[in-house]
Formats: sequence, C-alpha cells, structure tokens
Amino acid sequence: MRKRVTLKDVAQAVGVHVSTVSRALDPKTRHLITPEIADRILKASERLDYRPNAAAYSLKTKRTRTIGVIVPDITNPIFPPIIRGVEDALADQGYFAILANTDGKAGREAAIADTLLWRGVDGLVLASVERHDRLVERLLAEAIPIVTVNRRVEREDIASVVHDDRDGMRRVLAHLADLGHTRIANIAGPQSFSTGRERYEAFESVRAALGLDPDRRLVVFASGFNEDEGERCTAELLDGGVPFTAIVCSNDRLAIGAIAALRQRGLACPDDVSVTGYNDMPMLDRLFPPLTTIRIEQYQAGAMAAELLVEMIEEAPEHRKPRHIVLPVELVVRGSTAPPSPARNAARPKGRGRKAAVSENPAAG
Amino acid sequence: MRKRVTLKDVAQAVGVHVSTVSRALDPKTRHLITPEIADRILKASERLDYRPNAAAYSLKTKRTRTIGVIVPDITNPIFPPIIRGVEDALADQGYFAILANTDGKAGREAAIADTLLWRGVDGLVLASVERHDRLVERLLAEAIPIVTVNRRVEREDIASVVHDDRDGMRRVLAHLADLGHTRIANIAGPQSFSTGRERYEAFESVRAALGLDPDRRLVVFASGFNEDEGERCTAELLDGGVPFTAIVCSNDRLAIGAIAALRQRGLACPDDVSVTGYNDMPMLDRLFPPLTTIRIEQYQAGAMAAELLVEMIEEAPEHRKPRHIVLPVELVVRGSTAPPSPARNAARPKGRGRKAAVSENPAAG
DNA sequence: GCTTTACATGCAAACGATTGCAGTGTCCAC
DNA sequence: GTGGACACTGCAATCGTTTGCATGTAAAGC
Repeated sequence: MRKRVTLKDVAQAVGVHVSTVSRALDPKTRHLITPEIADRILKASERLDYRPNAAAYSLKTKRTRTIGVIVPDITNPIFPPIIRGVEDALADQGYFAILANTDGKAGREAAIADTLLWRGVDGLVLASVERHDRLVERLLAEAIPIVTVNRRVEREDIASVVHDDRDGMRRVLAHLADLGHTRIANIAGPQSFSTGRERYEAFESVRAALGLDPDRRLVVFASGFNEDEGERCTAELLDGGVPFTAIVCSNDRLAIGAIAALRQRGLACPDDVSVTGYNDMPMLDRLFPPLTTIRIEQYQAGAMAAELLVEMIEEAPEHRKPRHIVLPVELVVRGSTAPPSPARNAARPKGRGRKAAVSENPAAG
Repeated sequence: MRKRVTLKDVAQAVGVHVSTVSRALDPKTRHLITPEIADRILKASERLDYRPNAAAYSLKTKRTRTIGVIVPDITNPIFPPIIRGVEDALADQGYFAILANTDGKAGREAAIADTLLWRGVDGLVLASVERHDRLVERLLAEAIPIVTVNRRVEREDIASVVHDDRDGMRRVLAHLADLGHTRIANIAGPQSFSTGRERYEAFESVRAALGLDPDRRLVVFASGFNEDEGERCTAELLDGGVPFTAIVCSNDRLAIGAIAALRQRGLACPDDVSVTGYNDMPMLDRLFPPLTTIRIEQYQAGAMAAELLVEMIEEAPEHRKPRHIVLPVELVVRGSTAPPSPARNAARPKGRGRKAAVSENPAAG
C-alpha cells in the first residue's frame, strides 16, 4: 500500500504552508488565496493524487459525512429500493451510509443506535419507526438530525417522507367498487405503525364515503406485515361467517398469505374472492395470480429522505425546520381482482356456524 | 447534544494520566496497570459513559474498523441475505460495513473503490467480481485485504467464499435424469462470471457422465442473469428446432424468463417442459409453478466472507494466506419439474423449419 | 514619505486517541 | 548500604486536518 499523500506533501511540492493548501483546496476559503497560487496547489494535489484523510477531518470538525440507515431487515424486499435511493442521493452529496438491521427488536435497536452514535454519524435515516417510538425520543434528546422514511412518528417535529396512504386506499376501494364489490373485508396491518394505522383509517372513511356495507366483523388486524399473518387473518375472516367478495390487505405480504389461505380452503382468487396488496414489491407480477396493488415510489422516498437529512445536517441547528413530504401513489391493476361472481361466492355461507365458510367449497363443486 | 466524554475526562475523574486510562481500557495492555487502579478506571468510564472517539482512534492507528461491501445492485434479491450475513458477522467483531452499488459498470466501480479507499476502509468484500477483474487487480496493487463472495476471480491469491456449483449442477441433472429426461437444454449464464462458467462446465461434464444426449444446439448463452435473457434464450432454443424436454437455467431469474417464454408459445411448465433455476431466491415457492432450484447458503456465505476478511485484516500482512471456502448446496424440488410426457412434447417439432416449435401448440390442442 | 489598510500567507494550537521512552518507587541481593 | 531489577505510571510526540491569530508586504491615503 503506497504511502498516502497528505497536505504536507502537497505543501512541500508547491512550496507553501499546509494551511495555505488546506484553504486553497476548500472552495469556501479559496478566495483567501492568490488565484495563481491556488491554481498551482490544485494542479499539484491533482498530480500527487491527494486525498484528504477522513479521520483527521472528522477529528477536527466533528463531522463524519456518514449517516446511519436503520431498517428492520434488509432482507425484506421493500427496503432495498429505499436503501438504494438513500445511498445514491447521499453519494451525490459526498456522504456515506452505514447500514444496520434491528430485526424490529427494541434491545438491538438501542444497541445499534449507541454504536452508530459513538461512531459519530452526522444523522440518521430511520425506516422502522413505530408511531410512538422510544428510539426516536432518545435520539431527539441527543439533538442528532433524523428523518423517518416510509413510516412516521406522531410528532410534527420529526422530518419524514411517506406515501399518500389515504389516496392509495381510496384508489383500491374505488377500483373494487367499480368492479361491483360491496362487501369488502380488510386485513389491517399492525396499528403501532403509521402505515398500518393510516391505511386502516383510510379504509374505514373511504368505505363510508363510497356507501359500501360497513361491518365491524369484516376487519381483522394482523400483528405483523407477513404472509403467516395474512393466512391467519384470512382464516379468521372465513370462519367469521360474514360474507364478502374481496379482501383489501394492508401490504403485499399479507395479500400473498391471504391468497394462500383461500387456496387452502378451495377458494380461487380472483374467481371467488378478489385480493389487493399494497407496496408493489418485486416479483408480484410473476405470482399466480399477479397481484393488484398500490405502487409506491420507494427509491424516490429513500432519495428524498437522504436529501432532507443532508439539508438538516448542513443547516445551523437553530433554524432547522423538520419537513414532511408525502409522495403520490399509483394503482396497479393485475389479475387478483375481478368482478364478484355471485353464483360462486364462497365467502357467503348459507349456514350461520363459525365454520360455515369452510365447509362450503365451490371449487370442489 | 451533550458534550462527549473523552479519555481526559475519565483521567481527571480518577486522578490519573490519560495514557493510564488508555492502557487500562484496552484489554491487551490492561496487565500493565495496577489492578486496583484499572478497576477504578473501568468503573469511572462506565459511570461517565465514555465512548472512544472513532476518528481519533483511526487517525492514530490507521485502522477504521470499517469495511466496504461492493455489490452490483442491492435491489437484486440474491444480495440482501449476503449483505445481512456480512453485517452480522462484522458487528460481532466490532466492525462496520459501508455499502456501495456498482450497477456492474466499470467506471462507477472504479470511482466507488476510490472513495472507499480514501475513506480508509480496512478491507473489502466484493460480491460482483468477474473472472478476470480489473478492480481486483487494482486493489491488489494497493495491498488492501479483499475477499470475494458468491463469485471468484481466477487467481489463487484472492480469498473467496463460493458455493459448490459442480455439485449443484450434478444434483439438478441427476434429478432430471431420474425423472426420465434425456434431452436437456441449458441456458448458461455469462461466461465472464465464475458462476456462469462453472455451472456451464459442470453441466457439460455431468451430462456426459450421466450418458445423456449431448447436443451443442441445446446450449445457449445468456448475456446477463435476468428474466429478459431467459426469455430470449428460450425463444432461441425453441426456434432451433432441436427437441428437448427440460431446460436447466444458470439462475432463477433466467428460469423465470424461460417459463414466461414457454407460456407465450403456449407451452406449459412442467407439463411440456421442465425448468430448473439456481440460487433459490425468495418468493420462488409462490410462483406458478413453484420453481425447482438449488438452494445456496447466502447468509452463511456473507458471514464467512466477513470472518475471513477480519481474520486477514488482523493478521500481519506477511503471513496472510488467502483461503478459499466452498459451501455445500442443496436441491429443492418444487413444481417446475416433472417426468417428460412424450405425447405432449412441444419442443419436439415434426417439421424442420426454424419456427416449427412455435406453430405447434399442444396446450391449445 | 510615512502611516494606514487590506490582503495573503505562515504559525501554532487544537481535535482525542496511542505508544515509546523516561521517571519514580519498591524490593531484593550482595 | 548501594546497585540492579522490576513494575507501574507519566510525559510528550504523533497521526492529518482546520482555523484564529500574527506577521509580512504591497497598495493606498494624507
């Protein structure tokens, strides 16, 4: 590894003092230096391939040009595009991202924040906050810039980039109503997350606005955004005995679970029950059936979050104003939604018993 | 942001010199200090919540405890588990990962390596190398520790963690042969990558060993590991007019493309043609049909690569021996493979023309 | 022509850790 | 009682930057 060239080397080459070189190299202070000398310094630093030493820089300035990105699990397909967006935007500004996975565990979360903090990150992008988040409270006390992406906390003073969940839910329901559905079930996500909460609230209010049958028993809450919960909730809906012709799911993975559960009961999607997802994660178009869902701009969200954060970092702490950005969404109609077919409506049991829906199996008939 | 506590603060609190504190805090030098004093120092540092300043540490020691992870695109589903493995293993050792995406572009790759280098990473994990890789050559000149994961370069002096491609291909072919297939096509991956190359070579040699019909025209090379190439290659295979009953693909995405292409021609998988993938990326079990594939231990590979790298970093440069690890693989049989059905063999055209296979549509018959 | 002003540059002190070396004190041996 | 060995701790230099202040010089003002 060839010896790194330092300011001193450049200074020596040009025949000036290191401080002069330092000033000439920083665009903000370059005006202090005679243009002709500055020019010679620039040339020399180029020629010698000078690279400032990041450690020395941070030691002196207390800025690392590094930001932490905290996600629950990078393995969850909705996060990579977000992370990619963050990194690309960061790179444009000369910043770097350090990635950390919490697995959604509070203990791990705290430990990670600790390490990231003493590592001296300049700010944090959080993709995993709950509506009331302990980690956020702690970071707030440290006065370190943060912005949440995808989800938000219920405080106005924390910057965020989210998607228009209300509009997304409106589009989903409008689409189903257009197809002729009136009895629509909802598998709502965990209410401790802003996404779960807002989609649920939007479902209720839009359903009312559209004049669709309201029924408490057609809403069931998942305890996590995963396939297993989708299956469990669907089973619960079917066992509930209340007829429905469509299931609106709070995210794609719940929807995938729902379709699997329907299939287990001998019900076909969309023939017997239409199903919608939310997020438009990759590969959805290759599923069977391809999933109708809401597309959100994940990459864009990540990029904007990063820009917002850098803005906050480079601004004086006193006039930092947390901004909130809401990105538009789009309905993607695929094969998992179709008009209800009254003749084959599996979810409208004739009997009344809890297991009514199960015993009925139109696909086998 | 409360003022950070430094060595000096701890020293003051205990009434000793900073150097004493420094030594007491480092397990390697702790024996130099009177146990009783060391104890008081430990307690005080705990009480004051002392965290060493990473910048000062690196400035002095030239070690950042940070390693760079270079992948083509984190959005590609095979990488997240690898990255996760790297990060978890790294965290255990007190190291951090900085992630960078190259998009497979050589220019971007070089720029990224540059930035990572002056950032002072202690080593690099490369998940995107070609068999003859310019970036690797450059890094070699810098004498910075590197290990490649998933793919390898054709040099013995670069540490690597890969999977047993030969055995994987053997299992795939044995499975197909067991089912009764004798005319098996191969969509080989790009030969500039070790994975593409080795799987192709293994295909050829295992096919010969099993005594299956060899036919040059049943092998076609994809220019990338993606769905589009899978479609294109399958079309080429079908247009070639040489009959076959199964397609072995060099990775899952090629297989997904292959199945789509078959469907476009009115052929069903596995009824008309069996298809196999490679890698077992997520969601494959939810596809239609669920894909038979080779499962590789991605997380494990990432973790081992990280361990290997840290080992190299902490060893004196002179006796660093690049190690090569080959991880076992496993066959996962799902729904995309079935015994050949001679009656409905779409890929056995009666005519001879280039488009023969196309005109024939058993699914419609 | 001498002071004033402005500008360009050098000086030196940080930032917070690590580490070779020197110093102090204790103990033991001769 | 003196010398040496040993164990501990302090001193001070150092890593590569940034930046307030001092210094030097040239242009400008009277």
